[in-house]
Amino acid sequence: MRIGELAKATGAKVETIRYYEREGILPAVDRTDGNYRDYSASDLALLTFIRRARNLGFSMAQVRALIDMAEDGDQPCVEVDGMAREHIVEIDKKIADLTALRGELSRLVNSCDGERIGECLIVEALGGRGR
Amino acid sequence: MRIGELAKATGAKVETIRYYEREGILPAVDRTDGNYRDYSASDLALLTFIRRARNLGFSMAQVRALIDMAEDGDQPCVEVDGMAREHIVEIDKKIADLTALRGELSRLVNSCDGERIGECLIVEALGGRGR
DNA sequence: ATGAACCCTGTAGCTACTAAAGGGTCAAGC
DNA sequence: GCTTGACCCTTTAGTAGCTACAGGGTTCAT
Repeated sequence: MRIGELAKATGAKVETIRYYEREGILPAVDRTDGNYRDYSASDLALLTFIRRARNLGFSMAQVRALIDMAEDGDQPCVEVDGMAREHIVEIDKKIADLTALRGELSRLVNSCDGERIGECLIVEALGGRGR
Repeated sequence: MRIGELAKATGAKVETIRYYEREGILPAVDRTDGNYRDYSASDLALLTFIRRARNLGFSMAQVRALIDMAEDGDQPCVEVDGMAREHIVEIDKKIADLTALRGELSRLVNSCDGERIGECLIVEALGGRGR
């Protein structure tokens, strides 16, 4: 299949697929006579794997590691499990950070009475003169 | 004050301050005889404002807009309030996305029984063959 | 044979910094 | 007066993960 079909099938953009090839996360596949990339079903499976992992928030480096682990089907999957668990910890941290942020912002917005900027508590709080 | 003092006072790195100047978000201040940047109290206030807004997750473009608004103290602060509210909506969306992500990952991790990768449900789910 | 839709390479751009190379300035101490 | 070390300067390139051109070539239907 050509790169456009692969893109449609996986939801990745054509440019992204070429980028993945440059980065070595996807193999450099064979070309047709017209120099078009010619992808197989296993390439489709690999790219699907990559996109799902990326959509789950794994970094490229983590995806590389996951692929390496998955290549060897005889290894215990404890490491994969561990990576996923670590990733959950990271996500929890991000959620906590954002929640704290939301609280601060919400407090700011509630403190604002819609008057002139000169007295706006949001602006004051940002500038560090109030509060 | 010199750039290093300003950096210490605001928590920004020296390189970041120079970057802000290049970007035009901080003014290009006067120099000493030795060509050192010489910052005033109002520069300190502005950079404090910028850092706080950035720490609250506002983008550079949003910070620029906030500064423009704050410059004119006679304007009603409804717009500032609106930006903050919009920002809260964005944050809520991010939190929701991350929470959904966490749920999926957690489901995956719980489905894994620690056996060989060949049968690992995490790897299968990523590859799209299972589930 | 021509046009649209696809593909190719190579390069530059995006966010918001950060780091490093290769220098100049300033104050303290000898 | 000279050295040492901390600070400052500019310019350039790097980070993550793409995305968007520019300037071509290929394929296929009409």
